[in-house]
Amino acid sequence: MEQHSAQDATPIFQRIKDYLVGEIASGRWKEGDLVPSEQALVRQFGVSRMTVNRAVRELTAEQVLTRRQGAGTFVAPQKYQATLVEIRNIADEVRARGHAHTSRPLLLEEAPAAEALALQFGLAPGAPLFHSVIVHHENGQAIQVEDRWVNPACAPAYLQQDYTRLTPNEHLMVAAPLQDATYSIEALPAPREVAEMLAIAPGSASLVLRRRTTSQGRVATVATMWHPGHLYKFTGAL
Amino acid sequence: MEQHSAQDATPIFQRIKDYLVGEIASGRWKEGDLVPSEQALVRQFGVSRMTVNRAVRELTAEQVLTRRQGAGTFVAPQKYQATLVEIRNIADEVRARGHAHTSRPLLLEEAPAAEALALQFGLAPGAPLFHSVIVHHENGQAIQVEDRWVNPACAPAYLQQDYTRLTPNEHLMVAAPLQDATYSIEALPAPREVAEMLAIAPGSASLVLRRRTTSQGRVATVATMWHPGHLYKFTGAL
DNA sequence: TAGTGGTCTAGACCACAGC
DNA sequence: CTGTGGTCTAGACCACTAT
Repeated sequence: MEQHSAQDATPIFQRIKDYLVGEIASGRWKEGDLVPSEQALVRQFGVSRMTVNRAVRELTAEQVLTRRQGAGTFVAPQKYQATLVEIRNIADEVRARGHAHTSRPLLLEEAPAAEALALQFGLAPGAPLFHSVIVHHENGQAIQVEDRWVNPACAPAYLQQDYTRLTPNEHLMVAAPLQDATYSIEALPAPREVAEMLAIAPGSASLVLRRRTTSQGRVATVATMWHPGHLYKFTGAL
Repeated sequence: MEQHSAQDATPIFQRIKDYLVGEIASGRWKEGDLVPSEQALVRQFGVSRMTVNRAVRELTAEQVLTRRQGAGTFVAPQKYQATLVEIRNIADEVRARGHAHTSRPLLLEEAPAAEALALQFGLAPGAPLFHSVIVHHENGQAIQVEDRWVNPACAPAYLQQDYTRLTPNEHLMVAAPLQDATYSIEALPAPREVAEMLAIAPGSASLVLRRRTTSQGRVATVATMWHPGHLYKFTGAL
């Protein structure tokens, strides 16, 4: 059987994808419209069904199309205008800006879980937790207070790390591989203690990121990160 | 040729994916390790190469593996602990909470672009732009001031919409399909005008989302959204 | 040169939806 | 029932990498 002419390098399945996306982008096919069946595309492009199938399957994975067995393939409903903000390890973030990152661990202890915290971890009140408070600096300027509680069962060596050299995040990524996480971002007046650590005025607007991650079915860590509102922002692109 | 026994519904390619992911999750295969070749997996599972190829290709698309033609397949470098925060149309957000969303358009005008704004749009200073200021309420409580500038070329009918009935977001999704977007999230003291619209104290912490979206290669809209810090937060899960 | 991944074919059997 | 998508086979040719 003849191979497709080799001089134009674009694979056939990619050309079919391009064709389908083009029909949608141009507006000729609208949301919910029925897309030609695999058999129809096989005839249209003169290729095997496996090739067409790959094109359509990948576009389905990419949420461009939806498929219903027995019914057909349809243009997927328009994605809502979503925005994805990435929140990364702060040391990477700072270094990516070409700046110097330094950490100043202020507290590293084992402490019993207060009631609210125990609830978050799904542990009994008073259960032992690891607790750290670390201030992160960018070019010497304090940009984050990281107040973190850790489940000892997930990271037994948490207290033995040198947090001037690596971030809790980096240790936990190895010790307790991320399973899933929930977050919130708020704007709150800086409490006095936090304001002192960030060298800002108490009560001034601060950007607060809370993050709770689970690993192997257990809550691994609950962290609250405070940033000076006038110096820090989360950015992202889609 | 014998089909695989039909009673366990899991497709073969999925079982191969599960196997590969399991080896990595268990730590038996580490970041950068060489993964068995397609031929080896073909022998190990007693299936055809296309089936193995699909499993490995999909895991590559999912960034679990990386492949180098001629060299082999490897365990992908660990993903950094990223967090994705979704930012949605505020009306959908409020309704998803089962609450009532209402909009109060305070301003709807055509106005010349100031210098900074013109720069953002890539237009000449003084070029005409559409401008709207809308306050969004959740159960009657003001939760967002949306200050938006729109490129008339992208949404010529922008000023004719009824923004008590739909959000600018909803109109723009149809008029100027989202191409890409950049964002930032900040914590800032509320300026006096904004504070009045949100019925909060001037200077109190507010959560500010800025969003700039492009459509068909042009900057379509630049929006700044102010939220009362004590009433609003962005949340997400990964 | 041998082994790897990248792609493609021309069939096949099956489950499911709609008529 | 027909047509749809979901999966799988047993080959094939090619480009690339490592030795």
